Order: sequence, then structure tokens, then C-alpha cells
Amino acid sequence: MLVSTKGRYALRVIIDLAEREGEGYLPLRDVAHRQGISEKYLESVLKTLVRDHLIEGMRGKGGGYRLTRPAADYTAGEVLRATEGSLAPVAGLDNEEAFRIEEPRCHEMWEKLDALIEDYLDGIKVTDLCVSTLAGNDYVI
Amino acid sequence: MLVSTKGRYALRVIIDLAEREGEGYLPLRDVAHRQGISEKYLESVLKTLVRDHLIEGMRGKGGGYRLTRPAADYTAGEVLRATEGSLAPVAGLDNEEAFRIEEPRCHEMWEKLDALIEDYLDGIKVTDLCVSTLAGNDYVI
DNA sequence: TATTATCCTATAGCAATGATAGGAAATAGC
DNA sequence: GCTATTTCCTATCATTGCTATAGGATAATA
Repeated sequence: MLVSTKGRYALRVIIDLAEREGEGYLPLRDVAHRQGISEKYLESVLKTLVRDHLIEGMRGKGGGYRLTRPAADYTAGEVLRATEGSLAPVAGLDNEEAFRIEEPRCHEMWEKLDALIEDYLDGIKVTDLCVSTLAGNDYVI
Repeated sequence: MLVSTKGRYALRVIIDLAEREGEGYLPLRDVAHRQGISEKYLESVLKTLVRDHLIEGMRGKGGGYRLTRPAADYTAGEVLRATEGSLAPVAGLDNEEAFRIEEPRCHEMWEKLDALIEDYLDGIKVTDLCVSTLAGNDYVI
């Protein structure tokens, strides 16, 4: 599987925060409830996003998480790459030498597939995934 | 990781058999040596390909493995799908209902990414990956 | 009958995923 | 300063899949 639930959860959180841009810090509990994700597990996912400066956390009363940049700046690829580590379809794509020796027939194919995937996901802005009109969306609390 | 070494090995074997199409049954030992892959592990990979009728095995002296159809018929996607089980970038893509409830914002994106990947790999014929002129290829025994 | 080679079953180390638990540290309002 | 809130940090754990190894049963050929 290219993208695990970790990356999918992360993307949903970023979308959630983007849809509420300008509302200040949003507590983890609220986000988790809205998305139907365990608070404790989501916490570990958000830690990664904080480490990579995609979001920032504020402790204490009135604290929570918020985006560090304008929502329109974020891409799906960026969020997924942060949490998944890599979006490469096969391992060791960076090691050209090893490929030339072990897999000369397929190297080009993997390179192109990688570019295809990364270009597609980097071309999707988080704001394109947002729903501006929340009304009529059953699952949103 | 979308494709593990299992699928990559399988593809290399199919290419190996395709490049020697018409030479009858090729013993696992020879294929493994040519590709630099452990015989025992490759055996389990080939078992999957036999189960899916992509190749057939013949026991005993003069036995080995060969393609069941003309080499030109095989696509990379077909081989990888057989060994990897699925090429879907995320789990549960077939369950539309669950997506509509849990991940309405992202469903379309995953569907399109899936189509992108599958179409690309289904469009690559194994014979396109074959090297007809084996001369000058150091790693080939 | 001997040789060759696939087929079958079982095992094991390792890493990643998905998740849970408990408590420390910081912040805001009173 | 006290209290409630909420992030931050560390540790643990069960499950799964990957990668690989081992030993022997079964079948085909000469």
C-alpha cells in the first residue's frame, strides 16, 4: 500500500484545519471527534506534522493546532510525504547504481511511475479538497 | 511501498522467461542465478505466478518454468497485480460506502490516483522491458 | 532406478502499522 | 498562585506483511 491510514488521517486533519482557517487554534479532541479518529492515535500523527512544521501546536487553555502557512499553499503530496516518509512506489529509487546492476530492465519504468505519482499528488492543493459549503454534509458535526 | 521486492522479483522473472521465449522449460536455479535472487525465496514467488496461470511448471528432468501465453501478451500491471494482490494506493478503495462516510473529500483523488497507476502499468508490455540484444549486458550470465 | 526439479508445509527474524496508556509541561483565566 | 485545559513525551503492545530459509514429498525423464 502506497499510503497508509497514517497519511490519510494526516491529510484529513490538514483539510479540517484548512476549512476552519482563521479560527485560531483547534483542539485535537474536536478534530478527532469530527473525523471519527481515536484521539490518542491522531496525536502521534500530528506530532509528525508539527515536527515538519506543517502545523503548530499551542498548549494550555485555548490551545490546539493550526496551519503554519496559508491553506492555499499546501499540497496533498507535501502532507503525505511528511507522514509516509516517501511516496516512491519501490524502495531504493535513489540508488541509481544498484538499479543499473540488479534491475536495468525496470529502472526507467519505476522512475516514470514515481514521477507520475508525485506530480499528481503535488498538483493537488489542499484547498481543492476542501468543502466551503459545509451545509448538506451529513458527516460534519 | 506500493510494490515490494516480491512483485519486482516476479516481474524480473517474467522478463527473463520472455527473453528466452521458445527455449522450453527453464529451471528455477538458472533463473535465480541469472537474476541474483535466492532460489528458495524465488520459489515462493513463482508459486504465486503458477497459481495465477501466468507461468507453468514442469517437474523432473528437463523441467522448469515457462510462460503460458505469448510473451507479447503480458503487461507489467498484470504481473504485479498477481504477486502484490492489489496495486491500489490506499486500502478499501472498493468500498464506496465507507469512503462516502469517512473520507468524502479525498475519495475522488484516491480513485484517480489508482486509475493513473493501473493504467500506466497496464500499458507497459513485458516485451517492451525485454532486451533483445543480450550482448553488452554485463550482468547477464 | 537414479537424477532432476517442481511442489508443499513449516518456521523465523524483522520492521511497520495501528493503537493505547500514563504522566510531564506549558498556557490562560480567575 | 491555583486550576482547568491541552499539547508534548515516552513506553508498550498486538497484529500483520515482508523476506528468507529448511526439509522433504511428488512427479517426470532417461
